[in-house]
Amino acid sequence: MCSRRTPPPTAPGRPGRPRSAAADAAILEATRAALVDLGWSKLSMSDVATRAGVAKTTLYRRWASKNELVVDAVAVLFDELELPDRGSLSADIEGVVRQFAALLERPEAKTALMAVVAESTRDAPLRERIRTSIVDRQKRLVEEGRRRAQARGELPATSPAGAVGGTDDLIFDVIAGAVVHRALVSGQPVDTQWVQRFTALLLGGLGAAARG
Amino acid sequence: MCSRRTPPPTAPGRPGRPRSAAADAAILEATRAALVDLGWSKLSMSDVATRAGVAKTTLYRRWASKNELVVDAVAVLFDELELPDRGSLSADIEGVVRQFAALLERPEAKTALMAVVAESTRDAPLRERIRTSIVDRQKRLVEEGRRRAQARGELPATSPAGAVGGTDDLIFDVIAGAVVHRALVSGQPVDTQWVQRFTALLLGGLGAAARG
Amino acid sequence: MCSRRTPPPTAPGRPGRPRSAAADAAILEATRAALVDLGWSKLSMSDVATRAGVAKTTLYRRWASKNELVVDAVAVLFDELELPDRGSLSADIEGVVRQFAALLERPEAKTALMAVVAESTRDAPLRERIRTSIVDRQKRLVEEGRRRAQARGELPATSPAGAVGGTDDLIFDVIAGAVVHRALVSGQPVDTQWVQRFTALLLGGLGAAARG
Amino acid sequence: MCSRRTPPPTAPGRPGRPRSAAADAAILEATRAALVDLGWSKLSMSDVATRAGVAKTTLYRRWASKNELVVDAVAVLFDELELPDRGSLSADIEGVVRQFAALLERPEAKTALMAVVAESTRDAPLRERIRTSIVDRQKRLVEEGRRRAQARGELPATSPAGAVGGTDDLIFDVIAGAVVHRALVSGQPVDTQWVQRFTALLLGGLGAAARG
DNA sequence: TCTTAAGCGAGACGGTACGTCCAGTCTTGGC
DNA sequence: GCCAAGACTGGACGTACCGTCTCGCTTAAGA
Repeated sequence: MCSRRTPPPTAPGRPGRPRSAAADAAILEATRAALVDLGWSKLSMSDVATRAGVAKTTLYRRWASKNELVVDAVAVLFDELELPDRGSLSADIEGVVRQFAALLERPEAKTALMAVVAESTRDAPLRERIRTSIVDRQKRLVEEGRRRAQARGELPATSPAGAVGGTDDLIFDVIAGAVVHRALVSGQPVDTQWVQRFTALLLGGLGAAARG
Repeated sequence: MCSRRTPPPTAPGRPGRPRSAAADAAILEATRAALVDLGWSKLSMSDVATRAGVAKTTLYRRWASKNELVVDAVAVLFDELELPDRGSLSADIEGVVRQFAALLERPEAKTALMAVVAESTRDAPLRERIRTSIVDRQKRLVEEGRRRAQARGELPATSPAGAVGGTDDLIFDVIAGAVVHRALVSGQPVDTQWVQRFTALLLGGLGAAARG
Repeated sequence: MCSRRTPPPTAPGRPGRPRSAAADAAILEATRAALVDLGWSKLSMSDVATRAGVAKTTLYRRWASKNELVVDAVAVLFDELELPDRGSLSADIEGVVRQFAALLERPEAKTALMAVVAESTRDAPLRERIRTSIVDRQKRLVEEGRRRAQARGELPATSPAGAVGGTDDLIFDVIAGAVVHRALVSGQPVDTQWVQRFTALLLGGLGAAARG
Repeated sequence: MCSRRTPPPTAPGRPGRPRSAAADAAILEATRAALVDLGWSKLSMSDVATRAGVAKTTLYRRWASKNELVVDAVAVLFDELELPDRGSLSADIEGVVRQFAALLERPEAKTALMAVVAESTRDAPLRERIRTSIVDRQKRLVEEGRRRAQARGELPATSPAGAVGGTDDLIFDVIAGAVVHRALVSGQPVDTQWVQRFTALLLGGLGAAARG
């Protein structure tokens, strides 16, 4: 993960004082704390530095901008998502939707996710970093769910669908997009009823696709 | 629409010089132009004022903040969405998805939409204004499409579904969310293939729901 | 005196909010206080702004740099020098030397004078400003002393000596230079004995010149 | 000359790697070069270190601060002043004035001299070092000139004048002060005419003193 | 026609954060 | 123990906007 500003910062035999590993952790933690307290738009690099007990220069030595820092700080939150086998495709979908909704209720996640996506509309490297650090890493959940459903016989084993533009990507956008839109744009709760109706809709679509 | 800072700005019998109506249009147009040129985060009130040939005071007399101004400036773009009768539910869905995707390719729309949504996560009045001025106004498209499909017999006439928590809202979140996620988060093109596969999935889901 | 950064700042009919006159006085006073407390090299614009109860922008709107500000702040000190008629050329010289020495003992004057002269060695506009605001204004003292001595018959009335390169300039450099060098470079006190011996030397030179 | 930070740096029997003598010369030379290029206020320790091909650590191991380093770097320039016997007191004075003026035209000398004197107004050890390394060493020129003039009979042999507060010191302050003030404060050229008139004035004063 | 009250432009104001630069210190590994 | 390299804390820099304010001028409706 080349998430740092400078080229591989910790080559072993490099001369000079090595970068403090503790600083990295402190900075990312401070960033999340600042996101909770202030939100993205009032988060300042100076404040993060102060919270982390670190000089501003140390921040700028490692991250080129607030956006890159925030992406790194929240990426780890998304990695906490998991997909335990709940016994059926339906339960698996409900489970992941609920987990994702719970994540989007965390203030550091919701303010940061939308903000960096907004910034990324004018910043290709940032877009790339978001995809690499956050988005693509969650596709594993869809892939895993599909594989399990195929093993259970809930979905046909044909069409691996993992190829570029495959069904996995479509399902991913539908699930993630619907939850994000419900929670952040429509501003409505992702409650049990909604989850069940969304799951039913999606299962219906998948079933129709399998038959058609 | 109480989109202004001060209460009814042009009450007829009010004393003093009335507000310039031309200024309003110039400011909103200048805001869109600035969004195109600079994106949301580098847009400044001073810059908008200069572009509009207006003093900063005039901006702040009418909008309380950059966010409110931007919401008003882009809301009109979303009102351009239409749903001509394309003859089938499938074609109607494809049509609206394409229109929405085209809108999200306009730089002023994509940078602004995500940014104000991000800000709204910590600002309830802004959230309310986004819902009022942008989001809820587009639900008419879903409603219209459903009505037409019911008239055509493609969907059962039962369940008006317009009630709070009705199917309309779910469909709206799924369509809008999937398109936004595909275009802005995944950063992939909303091309013909994707639109067709998404439409098929959604139709399948709706059909299953109608049967179940 | 165009001692400000921007062109004549207080033209009467100019549009916009006029500059605060009180701010000017507060800033110059704060600058002198900071010079006393911190000396030139540790004086910071931020600190001056804070002391003056003024924003940093207000400083930079009026002075282009720390050096220009300091010149203006100390110039007024030099204007306090006076040359009361002490009855003889000798007494007048002794008087002005003592006054000048007393001025150079004030911490804000001594740290600032040498520092801005040092800076001016690489900054022609600053050099010009120092000459205009400080140096040339004190030549009046030499001129006045000479005129009085001529009136008393202590010096010949011939040779007005005020022309460029005239004797006045030479005398000025000798007096000011000797006192500055004694006080700041040699770091020795300008005490009574030194003043008397310096005055005797200078009077002797002037007398010889008058005769020769 | 205890111009180093640490006590006698090259005690013979000391353990460990001895300090590089070449580094000293390179640093002082780099300092002078930086003074020429940047002036005192923009000279940075990092820059000097880079120019000298040396690490910053090495600088700080030898000099406690930028000011001390600069004093050492320019002190050697002043040692180049000489007083060849030009046959008369008048010619000797003119000679030394011209030499000193030429020195003050060198950019590294003029920017550094005034700057360190300015700093020394708030830093007694620095003041002491300037006196030791620069000022007092030049008094030899006055002393030598006086001795020669006495030998020639141009000045009376009485009054050794070398004692503290003696005439030598006064003459030194008058000569050095007048030239510095003319060149750096008044910002006027120390040209032939000025030198001759200054010399005449000073000779007149010395003659009167000798007679009185 | 003359108030009168608000709108309007311009731009100064007190603030806050920016991203950079340098000071001076500390921590490596190699000599 | 010296040295080069470079990361570290800390603090000032000068700039850019923020949102507010204070001017003098303009514009209409009502007296």
